[in-house]
Amino acid sequence: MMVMASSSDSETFTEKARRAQLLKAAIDTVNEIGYPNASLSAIAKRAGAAKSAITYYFATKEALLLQVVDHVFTDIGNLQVQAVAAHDEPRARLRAYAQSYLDYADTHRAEIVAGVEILVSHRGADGIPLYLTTTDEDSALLRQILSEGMQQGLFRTLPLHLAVSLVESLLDLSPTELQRDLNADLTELNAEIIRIILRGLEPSIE
Amino acid sequence: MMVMASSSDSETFTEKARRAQLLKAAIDTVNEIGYPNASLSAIAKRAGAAKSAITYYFATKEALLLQVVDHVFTDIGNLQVQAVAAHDEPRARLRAYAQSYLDYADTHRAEIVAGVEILVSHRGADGIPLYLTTTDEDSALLRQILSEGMQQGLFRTLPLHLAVSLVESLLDLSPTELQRDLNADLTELNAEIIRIILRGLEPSIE
DNA sequence: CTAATTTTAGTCCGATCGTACTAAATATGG
DNA sequence: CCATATTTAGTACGATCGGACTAAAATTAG
Repeated sequence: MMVMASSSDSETFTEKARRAQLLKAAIDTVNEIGYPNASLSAIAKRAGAAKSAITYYFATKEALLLQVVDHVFTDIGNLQVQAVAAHDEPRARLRAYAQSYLDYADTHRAEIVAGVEILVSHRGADGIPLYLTTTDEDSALLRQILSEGMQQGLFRTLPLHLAVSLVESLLDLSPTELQRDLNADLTELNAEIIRIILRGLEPSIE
Repeated sequence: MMVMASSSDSETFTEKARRAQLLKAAIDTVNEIGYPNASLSAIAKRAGAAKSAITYYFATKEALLLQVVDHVFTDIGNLQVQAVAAHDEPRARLRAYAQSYLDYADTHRAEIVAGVEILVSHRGADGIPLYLTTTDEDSALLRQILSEGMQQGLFRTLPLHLAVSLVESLLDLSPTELQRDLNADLTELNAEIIRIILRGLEPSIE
């Protein structure tokens, strides 16, 4: 049980370090053997800890994996908000949105691969896929950029949910490539992804 | 044990029907509860058969799932070869290539979702992802279309493997949408996918 | 109709799953 | 330093996994 607030510093330190270590072990395990094979035992072994260490800090295995997803996409979302805010023009904002995502993928390879794989593969007890529980809030920034660009005639007009899907799926190309080869060079690929996104949204020639 | 060839008709009939039934049960199970949860018991229950029926017709669970992948992508490949052969011009050939894939996705929803999910999620005993064992032969047709188009100046020049990845990932958008909602209307989406593919490969304006 | 073969359902097996539990070890606070 | 709380490793448990096995049922061939 937690003690008084004054002593929470040290235990918070220990607890945070342990949680981070276990999160990292989960990420590395999913990367190496894949989500379906990432058992508690495998994760614990990689962390150099006992299985009970995981259940002590995380209520269930599911909670641990969802924490990975939350951690990864919260980080990305923050980077995107910051990057987009530096621009006014919709095309520049969209470019910043995509670039920050692809930069994160390039610099946090294990995280993005594990995050995407868990997000795609995990299903709740009811069998409902995890990504179905995604809220509209998650894509709010992208939708705002796209709809603003369409209103200004900078992007061609197409159903917003389609534009969102197209952009997101093109961005996921980078994590997919990393899934094949964690050491892949993403330079050219990321540049092409951005090029295709912007080109695909250009207004039609009249 | 198999008897002489003259009688192989009837037993081949029974065996083929059973195999098809089990393949369909595997596909439906992966669709409903996802690859990680698709156990032999779950597949057998859905087929209305005993577990042993599966191991009788398929050496292992893995063999059954690989058979699903093989069946789906062999079918698609045949459709694509046929569709592409009807055209000479690279852009028309690329359009036919994409259209036949998307048509298959639209008309064989459970198959494409299960095929893609198994292909992406399955790992061999050594932990090696299934799609890493993909041969160059699988994308030979697409690469031929793209390189021919580039030579003729109809597509802009970019590394072939990048162009292949971009096209394939855009085509996978349709199965991904079906994974979210098996009853989704793909009409608009599929049209946009083809539009983005062709637009993204247009030569740059000089 | 009978003998041989194919196919079936059901049982059993060792292994591993996620997690609950226990008790020792460690760290903390007064 | 002692009492208290936190964290640890290790064990145990019921459930389920993929697969081996068996014997009855169904089908086929002569």
